[in-house]
Amino acid sequence: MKPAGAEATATLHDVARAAGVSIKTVSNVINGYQHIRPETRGRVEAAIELLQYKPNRAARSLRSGRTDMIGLIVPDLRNPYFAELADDVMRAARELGFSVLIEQFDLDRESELAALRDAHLRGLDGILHSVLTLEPGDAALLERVPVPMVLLGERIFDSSRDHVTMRNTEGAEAATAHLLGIGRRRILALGSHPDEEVGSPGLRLRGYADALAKAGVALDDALVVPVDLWHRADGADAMRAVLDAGVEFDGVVAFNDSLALGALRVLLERGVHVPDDVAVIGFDDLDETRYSLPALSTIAPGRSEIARTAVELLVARIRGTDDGPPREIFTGFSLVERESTVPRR
Amino acid sequence: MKPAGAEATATLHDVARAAGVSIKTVSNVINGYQHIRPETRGRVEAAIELLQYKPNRAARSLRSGRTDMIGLIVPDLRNPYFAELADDVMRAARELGFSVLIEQFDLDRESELAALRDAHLRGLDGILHSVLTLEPGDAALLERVPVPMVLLGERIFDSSRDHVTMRNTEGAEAATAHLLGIGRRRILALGSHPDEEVGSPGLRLRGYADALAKAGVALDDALVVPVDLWHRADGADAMRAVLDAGVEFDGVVAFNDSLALGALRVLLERGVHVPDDVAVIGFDDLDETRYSLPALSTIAPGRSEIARTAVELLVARIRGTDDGPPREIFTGFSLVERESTVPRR
DNA sequence: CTGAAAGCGCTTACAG
DNA sequence: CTGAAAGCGCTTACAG
Repeated sequence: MKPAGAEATATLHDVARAAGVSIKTVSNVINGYQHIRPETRGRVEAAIELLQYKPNRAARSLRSGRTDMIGLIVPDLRNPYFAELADDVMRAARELGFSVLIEQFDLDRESELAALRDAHLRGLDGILHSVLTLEPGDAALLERVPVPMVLLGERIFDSSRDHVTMRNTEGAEAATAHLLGIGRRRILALGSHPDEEVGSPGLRLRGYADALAKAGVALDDALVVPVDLWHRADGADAMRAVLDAGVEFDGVVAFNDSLALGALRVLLERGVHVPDDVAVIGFDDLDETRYSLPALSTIAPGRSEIARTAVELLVARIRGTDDGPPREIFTGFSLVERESTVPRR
Repeated sequence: MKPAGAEATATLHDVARAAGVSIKTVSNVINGYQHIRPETRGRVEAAIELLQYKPNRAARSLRSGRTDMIGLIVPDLRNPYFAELADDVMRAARELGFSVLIEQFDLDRESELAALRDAHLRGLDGILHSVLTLEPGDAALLERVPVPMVLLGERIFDSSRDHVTMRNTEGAEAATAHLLGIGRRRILALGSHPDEEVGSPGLRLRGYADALAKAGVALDDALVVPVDLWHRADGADAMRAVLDAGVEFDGVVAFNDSLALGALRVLLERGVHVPDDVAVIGFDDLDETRYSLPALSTIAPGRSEIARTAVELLVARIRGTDDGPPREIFTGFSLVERESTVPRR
């Protein structure tokens, strides 16, 4: 029995018969092989058009071992950072002829490992994985993934895998130095993860500390505010707690934009003027930061550059045009100055 | 030559040999066929585990004609509405054993048509298409798509395709009635598309007009504000223009949340108090509306219900468990009352 | 420049 | 309950 829906579909054989050539010749035309007589090519193309022939992807994949599909493993798309990243990845992939299969995971470790485990069962040519909870001990697991893989996000361990990330420490340092530069001295670091040094919270905290040290400002532990999840509600809650505790501060370096936006909301609610009383800077350059009140200054991590670089590297691995040792690529960042750090007085 | 990467991969034959059975029996075990002797099943499972056998998806697809993959065609994921929809669709699909291949299109017609044309070339079992610019004249094109398809979004034409949508007109009517209920009489309708009646702008404008009519309030054309794109910046621009023109109003029904959030920003910037001076309500219930200042009242379209309903219908079409006539399903909505419509005075 | 043929790894009637 | 065999629609050495 033919599979359902296959009744009307023309195959390579049908085209070959209609054009009076062998299926090899049809295949050559489809795949852009050079040395074909123009007249033959014309006959084949006419037959393809006539029969509305579309190559069967499953057959092509089975034979060639390739699917022209890459996986993107990310935490949930409700988080605008990852939605924007997914957009950038899909655009970059499309230019290189690849589709993107997105696999979400929840914020726990188990779910991230499960996504990784499942992904390569889906018949993908390669995987982009935006690392969240993986730890140094997981390096062995990563090496077992049987397809090319590029890790996105923080350099959380030495692994034999390719890695594309931004300079987190330098970014946080620049953000902090920016606030110091407009005269702020009691700057909150919003979003630390105590005891976690390898991920972006630890790297960004280090940048914060570095900037203070260079400016000769002592680090006050009361100003380092741990926030577990980096969603807007968490930033709002943390800011409320800080204000209720009576902590004095005149600046905020939030470790991502969502935290900053949540904090911003609470500051306005409590009548604290931003940026005059408290200057606020975030991290990520979400589309949305341009439209908050006030518009949020932030560190732009070059997300589309990260996406493009990562996709190009992955495709080079898939095609075998790059078989060098694992690469670790750092992308540039920039400080975007908006209203939240430009005091009027 | 074997395809690259296939060297170490065990096949059905390897498993069958290791378990001392035929490949048919292995296939039966994998696909959960009932009548297998427990002992045989045990031997096969042990061999699968031993050889780390993973079924080859391309081969399975080629033979069965199914890919267990559905396509989701949406405008860009930078728009939080579609990012949240994609999240919901992926969760619903996963529960039914399907992966989701997302295809974005830009906001123009050509791009939407191209996405639709390409999607079914990707070897998908079915397609969810979130309609944006398609017109009644495109019905014929839609009918030519050779796989099951469910349309999401507005009922913009009668087609022979399945359709899942919310009650746009009733939603906008409820939003408008809510503002009338708190005593507002000069209510802006933000986001109309003049001369376009079949899409959500037209349906929502009708709901606005219906509510006014029921309350005996005359519709003032000066209060109907056309906005082409429904992004935050467009809402901000439109609100600035309205204020600059000196239009008097005490309420805003924005046709989506992004427009509302952009308008909100400008109102606050200009010192207009929300909700005391102007009450604002949006449409979509984006995650973000809970955290704006003030928190935004909105119409919740039941996005996860839409996603689940659409995925279930599509899967029923794919599996042939539903071969009835095209369905048109309307999902429920609810009005979420937050700070932007609860005046303090 | 083109053809005939093998085979990618499965699922599925068909037999027994 | 299990086996032997055909065949899904391509791509790719191999020949000529």
